[in-house]
Amino acid sequence: MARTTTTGAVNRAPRAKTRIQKENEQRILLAALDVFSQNGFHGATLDRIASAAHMSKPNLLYYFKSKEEIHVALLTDLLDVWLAPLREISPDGEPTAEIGSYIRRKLESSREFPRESRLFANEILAGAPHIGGFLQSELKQLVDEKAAILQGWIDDGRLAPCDPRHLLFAIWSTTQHYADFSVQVRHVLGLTPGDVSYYEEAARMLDTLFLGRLVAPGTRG
Amino acid sequence: MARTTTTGAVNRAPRAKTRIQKENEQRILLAALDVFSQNGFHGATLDRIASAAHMSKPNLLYYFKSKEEIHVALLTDLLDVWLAPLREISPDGEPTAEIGSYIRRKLESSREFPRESRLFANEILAGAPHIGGFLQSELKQLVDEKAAILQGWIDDGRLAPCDPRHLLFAIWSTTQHYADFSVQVRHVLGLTPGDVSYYEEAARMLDTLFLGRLVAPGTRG
DNA sequence: TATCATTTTTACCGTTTGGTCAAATATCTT
DNA sequence: AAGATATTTGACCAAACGGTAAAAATGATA
Repeated sequence: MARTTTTGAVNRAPRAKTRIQKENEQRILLAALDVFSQNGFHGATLDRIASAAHMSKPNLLYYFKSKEEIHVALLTDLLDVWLAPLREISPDGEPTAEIGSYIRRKLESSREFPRESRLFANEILAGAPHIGGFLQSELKQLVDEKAAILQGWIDDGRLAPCDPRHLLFAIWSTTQHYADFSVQVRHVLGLTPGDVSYYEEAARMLDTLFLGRLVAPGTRG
Repeated sequence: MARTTTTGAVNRAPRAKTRIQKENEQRILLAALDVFSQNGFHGATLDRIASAAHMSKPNLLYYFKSKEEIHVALLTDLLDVWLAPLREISPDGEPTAEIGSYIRRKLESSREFPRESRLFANEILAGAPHIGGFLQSELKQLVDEKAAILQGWIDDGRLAPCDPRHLLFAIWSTTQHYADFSVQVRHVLGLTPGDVSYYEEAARMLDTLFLGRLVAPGTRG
């Protein structure tokens, strides 16, 4: 006797999500993003997440079986956001325009999703215990694909000879730095805690760095 | 009755450190560096640190009063290492040479002290609860000083117009990335866990990026 | 070797943590 | 309204946690 759901799946298929279920799962994930990104996986406690979600701990565990399940759910959602800017790089565009707009997308991503960025950074710092597989498969594959595009531009003489993967590393690190190390950035610049006004200057800097010539010519080698 | 110590301090001055004390404190700090850098402050436990130091937990707490005291001791030691490469930048050198060797020193620092780098990254990610003061005072002051040097080079037309502080951010982020995100770097490059052979190519990339022209001229604006 | 300070260990404590359970309550469907 | 299902809660638990007390063992010193 196959029990059919609204999604058309058969047998043992999970019930369709109720309104309350969808709402509460979202509430929990939002609260957990706050807590995990501020304190890391181990620094976060279920009590704090539950409290931030205005919910009792047992109720929270009714929606997610464990702390780790919440964490994995957050990371999984994150990965799409993480890959999106990279996917857009097209082999048909001009190198300058493609790289420039990729940098702008990544920087915008840092400004818009600093908590997600810190969550990701925490995971990598800890040795990527949950998303190691993603890094080795999806990410590596996409990087290989896009690196080939960059290599094509190098071969055409439209991009300086360099390892395309390391060029991507440089873009990732410089853009994410403004989210992950924002506290240090603000302290060094003498800004107040919430201030994110440095993103404008950051954009100019990265433009100069990646698209312009930084040091004056003629003094090397 | 002023009790005098070998260091010449008077009254209530702590006894000079014994051989065993010096040895064990070093053992503990070394073990703690491993544990803290891999798991972050909250992920690290006194039991694991003690175990890594081949020592019982109460014995460990005989040398450091609390978990936080160990953490602070590690961070304090770290800060000198962190500032050292920056201090060396001289206003008398050529911009290219000075920036180039600074990058090399920072990159070398990442390769040689990846655990220290990750410890620092963890602390900043957590909002710099222990070294916020350092960032605002010593670091800011040193950055101001060195930024003035870079600004001088810009005014002389020997360096592209840019915010010197953001240039330093770019150097910090790109070089530290290879320590802090080494897991991701290795996964993307398809290397085995311990492999750090990417540092050579990284040095070339950063050389091209900061000292050479990355994209071909003539296609912008 | 006797004495004293230092170091190490054993046993323990209170709290916090992730997680469970059964009962109570609210919501949905008929 | 009634019954079934979904949701919420309070009470609870075992393990892990940071840390303590006091005695035992070791090392230095005279």
